[in-house]
Amino acid sequence: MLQTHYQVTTTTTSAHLAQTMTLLSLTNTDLLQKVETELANNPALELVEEHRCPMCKRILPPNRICPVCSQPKNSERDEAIVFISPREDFYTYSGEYFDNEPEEQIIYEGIDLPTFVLRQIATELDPKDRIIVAYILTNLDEDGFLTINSLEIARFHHRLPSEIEALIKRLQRCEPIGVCSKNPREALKIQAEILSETVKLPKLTLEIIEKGLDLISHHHYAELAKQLNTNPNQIELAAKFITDNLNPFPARAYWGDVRNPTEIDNHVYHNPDILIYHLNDNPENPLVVEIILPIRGTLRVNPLFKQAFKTIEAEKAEEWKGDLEKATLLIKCIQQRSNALRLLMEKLVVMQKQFILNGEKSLRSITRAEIAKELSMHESTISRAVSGKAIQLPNKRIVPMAMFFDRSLAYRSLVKEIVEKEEMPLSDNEIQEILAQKGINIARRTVAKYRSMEGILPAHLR
DNA sequence: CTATGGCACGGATT
DNA sequence: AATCCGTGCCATAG
Repeated sequence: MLQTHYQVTTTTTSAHLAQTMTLLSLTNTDLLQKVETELANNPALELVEEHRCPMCKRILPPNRICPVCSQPKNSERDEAIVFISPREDFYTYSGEYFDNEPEEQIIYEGIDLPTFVLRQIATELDPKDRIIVAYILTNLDEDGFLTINSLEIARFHHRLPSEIEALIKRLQRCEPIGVCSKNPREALKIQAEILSETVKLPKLTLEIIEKGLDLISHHHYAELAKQLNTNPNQIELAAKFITDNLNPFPARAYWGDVRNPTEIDNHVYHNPDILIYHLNDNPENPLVVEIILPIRGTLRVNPLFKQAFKTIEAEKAEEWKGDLEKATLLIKCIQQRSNALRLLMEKLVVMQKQFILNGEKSLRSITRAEIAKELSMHESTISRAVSGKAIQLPNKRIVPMAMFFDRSLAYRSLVKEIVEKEEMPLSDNEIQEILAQKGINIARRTVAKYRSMEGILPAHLR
């Protein structure tokens, strides 16, 4: 008797642990998907009606007030406000909410990329074009690239290819700029064109995008310079402009090393899982850390199902019991995931506050193990929580959460700064000496590595 | 001869 | 156990 009881408890807890683990490592995009399939398949699970904060329109759990809007004005607290925020539109490219009344018959659940784009131009479109635009938008891949060509669309809708092209052109000018392009090159081109209407592009920018993307991504500036009959400096200038201002994957978050997009690993990250910003975007205000929960409303076990379960006949009871357990388990695990993320972020904002405010130079090198120790969690828990997640910083840059644990980033940006300020091209050895004067002792070989990681040419080519 | 990049090794981190 | 990272050694280009 005692033994069976023991058996049962251990199996349930280990299942519980296993699921918490897997949920923890999921990004919001994946979690959303998981929850949606569970909702569809499990009658015991229920999504209760949403409660919106009247101020900011965030969806809140029932009977809760919005932690951000309700924050007292006299908040003299130094620490950041960290909270879990159930939001449907976790595609927060600009952080804006759209309150327009829903457009005609095309209704999407929640806000995803297609909806996000559609709402920008729906009102100014000819009604007969809306269907086509919606059709185009449903054929985007995860990076916002078009997976079908304009001819197919034209044939499908009995329209002229040129009309379709024109529509696509208009779509490409929507946020995220360059969406609906065929490939990174086209996306870059659009972005460059739009930018050129307000700023002056470096010479050859368009030519490089057209012909030299491969070479640029491998830093073969000299070779490209030869092809285009110019000098490497010109190329480098343009390359810097491209990497600083343009994004080859418009619908994807900035990720790792933009310069070698081919090497971005298989997980595709688009949306920030966590937002960090100043309250009301005023730098005077305290930091707010918003851990986004991509669920529209609150998940709970359906009380009707629970009631019905008591009166059900024995043969179905087995199946129902399973559903019931699965539902409670999922809810618990999601709570645990949120909780772990919250604890982690509370520590992380304090430790990396300087980095969040002042940029890469001020990144403290901390390890996941240290945090794990402080929170008395297992290292692997932290690892899972960090891996694959994206964070939006106050400057609107979306970076991998792993960046908070990058040991060399601070040094790398120092190297970059030194090179930018140099009068004569400094050799790696000289850079190493400058760093040594600042109390940073790293090997010459390492300086070289950092330099190339930052995409900076060797001294004799500068 | 100097500056730099490739390779590989060992220790740290995950 | 697997992976990442800093570093030393050596070849090569300039």
